[in-house]
Amino acid sequence: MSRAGSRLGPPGSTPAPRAAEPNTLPELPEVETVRRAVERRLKGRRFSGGSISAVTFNRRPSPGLLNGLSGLRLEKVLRRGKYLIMRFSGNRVLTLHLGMSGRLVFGGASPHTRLILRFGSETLRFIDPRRFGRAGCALPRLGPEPLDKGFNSRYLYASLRGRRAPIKALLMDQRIVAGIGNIYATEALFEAGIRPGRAGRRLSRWQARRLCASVKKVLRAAVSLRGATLGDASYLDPLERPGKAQTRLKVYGRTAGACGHPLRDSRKVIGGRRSRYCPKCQK
DNA sequence: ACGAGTACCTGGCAGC
DNA sequence: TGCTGCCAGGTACTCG
Repeated sequence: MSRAGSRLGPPGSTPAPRAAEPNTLPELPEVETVRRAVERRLKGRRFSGGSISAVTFNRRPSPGLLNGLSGLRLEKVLRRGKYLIMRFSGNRVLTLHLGMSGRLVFGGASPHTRLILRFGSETLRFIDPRRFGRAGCALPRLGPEPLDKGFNSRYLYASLRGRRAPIKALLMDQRIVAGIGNIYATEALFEAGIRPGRAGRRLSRWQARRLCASVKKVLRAAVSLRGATLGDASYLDPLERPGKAQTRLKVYGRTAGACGHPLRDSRKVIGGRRSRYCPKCQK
């Protein structure tokens, strides 16, 4: 299957790129916003029961996932990359990944509810129409947090050494750095003036330093604006409020960059995804 | 180990 | 208006 096939015909016969409504999906800033909301509302409360719906995630959680949680106190809500970690007394944890369309919502109701967690009078629902989300009790191996000191230009440069894959695919590789997806990889590469298709090993030390700084800058700004919400099937926080970071996006979901130049979609699909960049500003 | 390709899923859209 | 089929995305899998 060639997704690009329909757009590679001769000019004139090529249909205009479909202006698919861009959506913002949960990446680090969105998950962090969810984390704060959940912790604020539920920290210290005791788990009083929950259920996994019959039609659940694409990757079914273990049926016993919630066994033994009843009566345990939610001590902390943590985030690692795009994963949310609910830590209970007795060293029990519940890990959640929102996937593409996953939302955690207080109260409410939805035909796409996959998981319900009750804390006394409070109810937290995991709603996920596309069923790409998941729930478990462990995390995969993940790279450093991009906002931690462990993610620095030296580390990034070393991680890219010898890698022929496009830099954008490497930025979105959760084992290299955790929490970056299509939106913030696109934004960080624009900010750093680097084309998404450039091979990882072709970045200079200076470019790695610039990219590292751009990643931090873009993510910090998005966290402070409580994530990005563009389009309908987009991210909302647990109180179903949109974020404001979309107002700062310079490339993602736009036809002209914040630089004023028309943007281009890379001919090659990177990491299975199409990629947009400014051919004038990104080298 | 690495890189490319693909399955998973469904709302929303273009094109007929 | 209604139908069909494409497309988006993150992760985990396979294959070479």
